[in-house]
Amino acid sequence: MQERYDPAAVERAAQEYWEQHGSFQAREDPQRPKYYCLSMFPYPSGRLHMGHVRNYTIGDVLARYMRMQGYNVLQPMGWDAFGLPAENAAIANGVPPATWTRDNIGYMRAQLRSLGFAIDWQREFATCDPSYYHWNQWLFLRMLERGIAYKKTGVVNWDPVDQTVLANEQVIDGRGWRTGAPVEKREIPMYYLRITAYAEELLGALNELPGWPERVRVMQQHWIGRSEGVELAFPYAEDARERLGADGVLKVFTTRADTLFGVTFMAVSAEHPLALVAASSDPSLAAFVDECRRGSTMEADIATAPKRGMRLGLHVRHPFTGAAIEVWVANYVLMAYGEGAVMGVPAHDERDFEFAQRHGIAIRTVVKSASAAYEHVGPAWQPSYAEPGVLIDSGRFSGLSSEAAIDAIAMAAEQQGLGRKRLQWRLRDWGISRQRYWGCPIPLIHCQACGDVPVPDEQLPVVLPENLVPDGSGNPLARDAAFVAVRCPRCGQPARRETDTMDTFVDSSWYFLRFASADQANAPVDQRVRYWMPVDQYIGGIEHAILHLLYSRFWTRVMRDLGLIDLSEPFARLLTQGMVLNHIYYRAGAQGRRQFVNPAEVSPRFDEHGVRTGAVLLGSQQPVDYGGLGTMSKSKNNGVDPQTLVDKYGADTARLFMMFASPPEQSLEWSDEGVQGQYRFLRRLWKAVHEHVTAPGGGAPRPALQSSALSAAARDLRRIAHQTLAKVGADIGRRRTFNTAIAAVMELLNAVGHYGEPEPQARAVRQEALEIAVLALSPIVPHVSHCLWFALGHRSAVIDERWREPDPEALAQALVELVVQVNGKLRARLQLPAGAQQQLAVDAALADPDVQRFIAGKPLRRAVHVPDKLVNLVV
RNA sequence: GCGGACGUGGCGAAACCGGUAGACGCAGCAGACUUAAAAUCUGCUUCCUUAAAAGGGAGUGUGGGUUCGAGUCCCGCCGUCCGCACCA
Repeated sequence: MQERYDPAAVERAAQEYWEQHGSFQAREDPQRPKYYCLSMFPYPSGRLHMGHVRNYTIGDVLARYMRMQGYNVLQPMGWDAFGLPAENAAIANGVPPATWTRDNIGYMRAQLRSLGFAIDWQREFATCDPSYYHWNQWLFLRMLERGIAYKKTGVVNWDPVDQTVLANEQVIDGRGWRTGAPVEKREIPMYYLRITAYAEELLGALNELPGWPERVRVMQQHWIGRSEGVELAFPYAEDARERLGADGVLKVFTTRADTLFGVTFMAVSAEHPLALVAASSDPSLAAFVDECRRGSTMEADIATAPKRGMRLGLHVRHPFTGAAIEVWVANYVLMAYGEGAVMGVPAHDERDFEFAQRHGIAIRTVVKSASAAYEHVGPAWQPSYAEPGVLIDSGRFSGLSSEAAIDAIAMAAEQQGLGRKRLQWRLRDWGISRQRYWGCPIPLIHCQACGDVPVPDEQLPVVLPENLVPDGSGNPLARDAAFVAVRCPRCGQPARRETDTMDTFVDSSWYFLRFASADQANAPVDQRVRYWMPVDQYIGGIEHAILHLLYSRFWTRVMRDLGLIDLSEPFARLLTQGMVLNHIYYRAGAQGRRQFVNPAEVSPRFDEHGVRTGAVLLGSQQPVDYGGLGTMSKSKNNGVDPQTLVDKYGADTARLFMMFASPPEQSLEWSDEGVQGQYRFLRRLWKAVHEHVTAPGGGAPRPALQSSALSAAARDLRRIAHQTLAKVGADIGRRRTFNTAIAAVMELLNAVGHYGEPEPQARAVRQEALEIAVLALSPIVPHVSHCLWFALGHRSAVIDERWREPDPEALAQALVELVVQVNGKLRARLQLPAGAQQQLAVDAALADPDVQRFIAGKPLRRAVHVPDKLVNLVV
């Protein structure tokens, strides 16, 4: 055994062993329980970042631990390889996205291997492989057949300079992020997936996901957004009938039908047909409608914008009283929710109140608080009353509670054919068309005679040409004659291939299923998914709480309904890991713009309390300002390249630091000193084993332990070792608190260091303690554990070792420490035999001189005894 | 605005079911080794009181409450972070 810990040599040796023995290959084995451990696959952006290292280390620790528990573990890896950054890199460097992407995959794969993750690389694939996206296309066509996929014209962000659609995130202050050109809203035909058909199921099943974090479930619940309410129809008055047709009605959706008699205006969205008709003959109205439609896309702005509006010059009639009600167009009404129109009840809705105030519209109170705390909306400054209560001034419904009134009004409206109860969802159908090159082609052909014709299955996949280089203007696919020109599969005439590609979220919506049968060439999945699915533990960033995780739940159900699989929920347990943070330093640059300085280039400065105040540049000693902690990012220049960490300290130190610095769900603060501390620990562990095996007699075979004849110190060390085993098992397996698991092993190693008994069995006791330390750490620092395990005299690798159960005999304690409190304050500690009865414990406590001092002769009123733990004497 | 989470030493954190607050690590201080430094090892390290020790007191954002006992449970307030954001 080497005397010095040499991470590079250790890691090379361990990785070679795993490689030669095919240690990570997962094979279906119905005789053994399976464990599918999956970390979200990466986008091949170039190099791994710390977030990746954290994500994959968490997964790897769990995978290796469960393997030691006897599970047949699958931990695969793939690449979310389609997407915009590849196109941007292509524009910048003139390289085809395919080349850039595959180069990045090669580099990042090597990085993942160097970190020693127990990944079954035989199942690897990238979503840009035709053998994968073939099945995106095939599944899309099945959805089209069933009406789950459909075509509709929808509104998108359009950059007029680049001639392309922009994602919402690429629109900054209403302008394209690359061109700076004002973004237009365009109506473009797109393909949609009917996720709303699954809304009820997706919502209800959230309750059956106890292994998911509460907050992710709450976020999805809110996103799906189920509302129970009433759809009401307001018949057109004469002016509207003249312009729009005799039998027309204005429909609205409301959750507060009980406030129907408080309606004093109607408001429609700027995209509502009524607004468009009215605007067609009124230039000022047309200008307003246009302004609203072009309005800011920033969500926060929308919420705080003043409630503006204009009269349409049209009226509708109240369904019950027949009174004429003026129709307005208002900027706060959303076309995409409900009917794109609302009934305005200023007395009982904050937004309607604000609007009415601004435009001098009447406010009519029709609900009062049942507790009579609220009487009346009188003066203009009084806010609206939005709570349920008892109806007043509401015709035959007066006196009813809000709840009863909603039912009664819905029923009455239904009898007149002017309404019904219904559900409204916030969730919208998922538009998957992207006017982008680097994505999965949508398998359709547009024929003048036959219309939109699906590509026949036997012609799949529609292969994306990989040699195109986008130049930033539009989709190069659309200009690629070889791709576009095609014959109609139905009539054989020249036709045009669809050049839109699929949203990359499609690619990631079922990749976890494909891992179970990655080599299946004739179907998207096969019988093997029955064995591996569901994913037992999924690990990834909270940023995917809604989109990716909701789409995957939807897609899994679609595949279920297509008869391909027989499960609904893909991820049994979900762990959302926290962000990786680092300090931010900057200098004031030109025009007050901050120039961010990488923390590696500065030496921090602290005040007398040790609080970080700033720093100086390493070379020039010039001062830089401190900007607090923030997520590692390019823009703040506070990233740390994992590769430099691995090169300097090795993969095990990188893994150990990531797991030790904080529990996995919390954010993790980067610390160079912390990394060194973990490196120090591994060196100490190495040294402890080295000293043990090179000590006199250390070369002998592994010593056997006779537990019957041990000194007190030896029994203490044994107890600590077995307690550590129990604690680490619970912390990794149940609590997922890797930081406390590591701390426990550190305590054990400290105890080994302090154990210096010269007794005959010392070597056996120390051997056992070190074995437990190495075994317990092996999921976290697998390389160093691999070598130390052999060094401790084992002939088989630690990776194939089973987790050990703590020895009850070692855990048993003859004497326990009992804490004595007087009036709840700690006053003494006693050594008592384990299992002492209350009487014995209290008597012992009362006999203690320290305790007597605090009782000071006062009568004992009560004694609380917690066996083997504590006595509290109340005087 | 609505919803959720959180608030513990100089710092990251621990305390799992209401029972010893601060495990473990970082930083710091002292000592050993060394010509010296680094590395390593040993010890100390919440605050106040004290020359020091012993001893005592205080202490988990803040004010109350429940309890023999509260970092943990309940109520109010302050603050931080995250998510959603005109969803009728």
